Amino acid sequence: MPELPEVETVVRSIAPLVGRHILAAEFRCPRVLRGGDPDVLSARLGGSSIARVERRGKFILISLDRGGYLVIHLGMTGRLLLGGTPGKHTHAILTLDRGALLYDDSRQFGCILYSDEVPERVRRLGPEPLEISFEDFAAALKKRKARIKALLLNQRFLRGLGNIYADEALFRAGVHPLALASRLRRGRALRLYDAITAVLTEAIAAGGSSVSDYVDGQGRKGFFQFSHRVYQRTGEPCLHCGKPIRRILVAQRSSHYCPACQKR
DNA sequence: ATCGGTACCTGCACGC
DNA sequence: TGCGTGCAGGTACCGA
Repeated sequence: MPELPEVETVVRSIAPLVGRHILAAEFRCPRVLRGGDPDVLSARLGGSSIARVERRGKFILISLDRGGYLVIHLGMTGRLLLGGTPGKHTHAILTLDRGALLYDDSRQFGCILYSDEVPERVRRLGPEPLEISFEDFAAALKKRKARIKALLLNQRFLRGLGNIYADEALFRAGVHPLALASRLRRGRALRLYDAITAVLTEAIAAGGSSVSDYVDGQGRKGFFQFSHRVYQRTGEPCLHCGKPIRRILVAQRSSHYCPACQKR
C-alpha cells in the first residue's frame, strides 16, 4: 500500500490520536513485532498518552508523553484504523480513553516496534524528497552507479519513494528507469527533481493512491490512482505519444515506462 | 560501500 | 470447482 503520500495521508488522518490516553494494548501476531515481546510492549504502552504523530519517510513515529516511540511501518498491506471491527488480519489493538487504534496487515510485511530513542533504521534513512535541495540531490546522484529506478527505491538515498511514485516521476522527467544515476546530466537531474516534487505533492493532495485496498485512518480511499500515467498501464497507450507502455524488471521490481518518451 | 538476488506472507486474477 | 502460476504499495539479509 503505502509510499510517502499514503503514509502522510494516514498520519494526517490519525491526528485525533494526539492527547489520547492508552488504556490497553493487545498484540495478536508476534511476527509483526519482529522479535519484540508483546507483554513488554503492552506494559510500556498501557497508561501512557500520545504526544505526537509524525512521518519519517514511510515510517510512522508515535511519541509518548513519558518518552519513547511506537514505530510503525505499514509494509505492503498495513493499515492503521481509528476504530472499526477487528478482523482476521488485525494484529494490534490499542484501546484508548476515547476510541481505539487498530493495526491490520494481511501480508505481515509491516512492523510495530517500541523504542526509547528514534531507532537506527529510521535514523539512517536518506533525506525527505520534499525537503532536499536540488544541489544536494544532483550531487548525490553523481556519486551513484546504480540504475536510477533502483536508486529511487533505495530509502537510504531518498526516503519515501516506492514503486508507484518512482515510475511516475521517471515518466514525467522523461528518464528511462535503466539510466545510470551518475550519468544523468544536470538538466535531466533537474527535470527528475521537479517531477518527484510534483508527483508527491499532487499525490498527497489526492490522499494517495488506492491501487487495491489502501485507505487512511478513517477508512477513506485516495484517488491519485486515476492520475497514474504509467504505473500498471502496461500495453496501454502513452498519454503523451500513444506508444504502448512497457513493463520491465529493474532490481526485481516491475517498472512501467514509455519506450519513446523515456530515454536512457 | 554498493550491487543484485532472495526470502518473508497472504490474496487475487487468470488459464486450464 | 479446484489447482497452479504470477503478480502485488515493502525491507532485510546474503554473498559477490
